[in-house]
Amino acid sequence: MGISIWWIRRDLRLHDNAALAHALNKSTVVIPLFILDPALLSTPPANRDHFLLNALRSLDADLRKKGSRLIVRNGRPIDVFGKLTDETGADLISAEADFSPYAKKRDAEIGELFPLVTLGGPTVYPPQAIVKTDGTPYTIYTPFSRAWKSLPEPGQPLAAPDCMPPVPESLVTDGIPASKTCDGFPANEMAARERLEQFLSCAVFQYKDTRNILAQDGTARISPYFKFGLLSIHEAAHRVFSLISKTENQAERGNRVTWLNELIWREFYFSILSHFPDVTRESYRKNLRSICWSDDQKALHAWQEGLTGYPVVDAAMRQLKQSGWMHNRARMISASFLTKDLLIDWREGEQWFMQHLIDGDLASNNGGWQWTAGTGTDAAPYFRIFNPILQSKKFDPQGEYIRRWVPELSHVSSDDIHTPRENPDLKLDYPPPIIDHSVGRERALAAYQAARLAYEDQSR
DNA sequence: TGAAATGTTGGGGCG
DNA sequence: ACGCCCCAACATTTC
Repeated sequence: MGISIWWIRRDLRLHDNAALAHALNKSTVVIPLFILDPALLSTPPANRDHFLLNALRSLDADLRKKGSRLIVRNGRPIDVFGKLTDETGADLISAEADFSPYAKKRDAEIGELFPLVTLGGPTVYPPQAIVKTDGTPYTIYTPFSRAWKSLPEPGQPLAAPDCMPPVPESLVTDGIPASKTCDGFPANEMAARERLEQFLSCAVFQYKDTRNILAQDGTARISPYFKFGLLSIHEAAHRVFSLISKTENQAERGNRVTWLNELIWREFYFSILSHFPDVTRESYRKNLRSICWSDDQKALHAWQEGLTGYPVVDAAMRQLKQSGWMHNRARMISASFLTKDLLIDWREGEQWFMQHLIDGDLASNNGGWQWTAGTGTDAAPYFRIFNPILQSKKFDPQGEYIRRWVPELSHVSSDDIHTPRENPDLKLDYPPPIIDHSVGRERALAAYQAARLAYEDQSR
């Protein structure tokens, strides 16, 4: 029995952790290690970095209760392991698998030089497990989800260890940098687990009806916990599966299946990123790669700051900037507005969201943006353009969401709140619409059409 | 996991 | 009673 390093990457939890269980199983000494890898951290720190740092602090506290400690190191993983394996004599590095382009490359390099074992992963099933019979990946969601659901149900989650072997005090050198807290998202494993239970025992019953209502917390608000693995996706899937199989009532069942489908969208985008890593740079659809995007910096800035003159878009963008999170429906509305109404490159939006979302995940974020832009796999058709005013009336009928995030409009009545500028009697400290929707719509249709035609001509 | 434009239908007002 | 028009309501097509 030797010494192992539990290399924590995006599995900041003690429950249902295959990499931790493997390390404990193989070794008498287990060193929990997190590497602050400059390649994965923004300067200045993005909101998700703050969430991560908070979660690390809380993981350290949880580890202390078990008799262990969290070891933190700064630097490139390859350099850190060079020193640390000498220092400790570790003969095993156990880690949760990861499938992002960077993670795959990193782990391949580490695996060449060190005894790295990877297990589990940030998805229920690894991307290579869900492919068509000819071995090629699915690019359409529905058949993907059918294949996903046909796999054996996830089994019982692993328990958290009762206690852990102590870590030599001399290894505790680098500290965890200071970070700000994230409102509404306490960064600890207990909170993550409670949130899942709370949601599955209550809100999920109304999920289908309430998940799109902007002013209501009808969604699980659980994505940051999956992003950093404070909650095991495997355990969550197991919980919802067993609830579905126990549920007789069709409506209740439907609500839970709807939520499960959202988890499968997440799995779908992980699979897409794993099989088509170029989606991070380019539109997936070749015929939409030459769209002539607008480089209107003023418009981009107005969108980022929530000053477009479209109340629902501005509420969404301010929610993002102020709280580090955005309602899913609001993400679609604001993304459609950027890519279609303003005809600004989806990559600008992708980057902005990554900088501000505490749940910012390359796979889901890229997938969502390419879906909205119409450039992705199984994306919304390019001509499906949201009308921000209709979306606003439909999903925030009383304007509660708008008033919450756009205080300048707090005195405006529900009749006027979606289009305040249309009432000339209102005294407003609020900008007029940055663009007329029908004008923006026509411009986007023309630009997308032009790209498609150019592609057809060139490939003929 | 749209929306706009266009087409069709049918009831009612009205000459 | 009848045809005509208007237009809401719904359906289909198109972007």
